[in-house]
Amino acid sequence: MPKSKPYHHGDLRAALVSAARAIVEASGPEEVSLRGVAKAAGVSRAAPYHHFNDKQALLAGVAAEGFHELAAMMLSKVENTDDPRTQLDQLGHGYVAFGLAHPNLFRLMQGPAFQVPNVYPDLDRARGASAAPLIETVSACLPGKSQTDIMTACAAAWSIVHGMAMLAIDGRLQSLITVEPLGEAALSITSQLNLLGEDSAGR
Amino acid sequence: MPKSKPYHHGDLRAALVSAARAIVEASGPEEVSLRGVAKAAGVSRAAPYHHFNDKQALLAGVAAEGFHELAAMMLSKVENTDDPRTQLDQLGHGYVAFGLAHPNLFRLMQGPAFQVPNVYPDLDRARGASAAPLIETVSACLPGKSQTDIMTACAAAWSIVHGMAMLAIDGRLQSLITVEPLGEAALSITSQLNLLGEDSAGR
DNA sequence: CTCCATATCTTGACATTGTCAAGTTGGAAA
DNA sequence: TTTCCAACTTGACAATGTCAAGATATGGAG
Repeated sequence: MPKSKPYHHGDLRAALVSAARAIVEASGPEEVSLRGVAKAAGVSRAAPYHHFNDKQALLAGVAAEGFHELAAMMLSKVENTDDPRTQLDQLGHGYVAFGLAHPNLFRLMQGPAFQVPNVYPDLDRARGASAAPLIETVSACLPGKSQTDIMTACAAAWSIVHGMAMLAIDGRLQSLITVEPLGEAALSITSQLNLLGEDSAGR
Repeated sequence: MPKSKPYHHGDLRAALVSAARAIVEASGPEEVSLRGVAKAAGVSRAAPYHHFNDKQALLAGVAAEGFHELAAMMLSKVENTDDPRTQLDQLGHGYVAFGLAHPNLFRLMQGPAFQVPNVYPDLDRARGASAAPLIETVSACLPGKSQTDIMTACAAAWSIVHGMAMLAIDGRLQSLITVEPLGEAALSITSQLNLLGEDSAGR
């Protein structure tokens, strides 16, 4: 349901999000100024305030768009197999790949301001949609396990791909491993988990 | 080597870092304004520019202090044992505990601007000092392994604790697991790694 | 078709902030 | 004591987020 027909501009709300995203991706979230976005969209300073409560709300719109695309990227990688284990790898792969493909957008999405629930409902939905596949797939990986174990595994899997994405984006893994430049994480979740886990059976 | 004797103020440089850190920890990095820091230190707007090139440099000083304390926190947890495996757990424990104990400071330290090398030498040293124990301990955990394997394990271990710290700080793990409120991560690295790794021997 | 209510957009204005330039001050070295 | 320079101050400016008041056009009511 389109909440309002275009009046003067064609669809200013979308144009503002698009312009803001372009600046985010090109120069990082800090470089976004409401005035700059407005100018890029061809409108005047205060125009955005008729579509967003403030600058944060506009950026939240950009972040929500990012989460939708993150979910799409992850799901697209899962379609090729039915093995939950492989699917989990692919989900993580997609997570890191998205981060490396859109580092500045990813950083914006992970900003602390956008993790607080019940502030931007659209953002909440998009964020939730990007997390749902993980829980489902981990559950499929651990049949018969307790809910606690499953949730713990979710936390571990999410943590490792999240940390890897963040560290890789900032180039902090370069001295340790080589991560393919454009979205190809060199490590899969399970191989990472095995490497340290394989000889610790006695613990 | 104290680079300069105090002139008018007692030791303005330290006072500024301290004041800035207080604001960071209390309200987050975004709330730091040079003018506010200067006022808190009892000096005038432009005074900080005689000790720091710009606002970023001041925040880099705060971040460097944070990395030193992060290293100290991690190392303090390692003194009790000689088992490399346990030490690795404890290092990760310290990493997450520091993040949860100083969330806003930790966020500042992990900001993208402070990961670029050769901009703030003090920061580089502090950051490096906080990373060194990890590499050493992982090496001790995997005797006889190739350098590549060791570095890969470092990346995996770092990724998981970094991701967990970041996610936990933002409260994003709360729906999955319970992390003790003040610095007690509920999960150890190896237990996390084992959980998913234990039944994947065939892969 | 006319007219009005309302969403849309604009201009003017203000406080906050980072930063620089020019001036002051005070301690230390000569 | 005199001189010098680091430490600090005040004045100023541009950029920015945001609000208030006005202008405008669009879609519907009559």
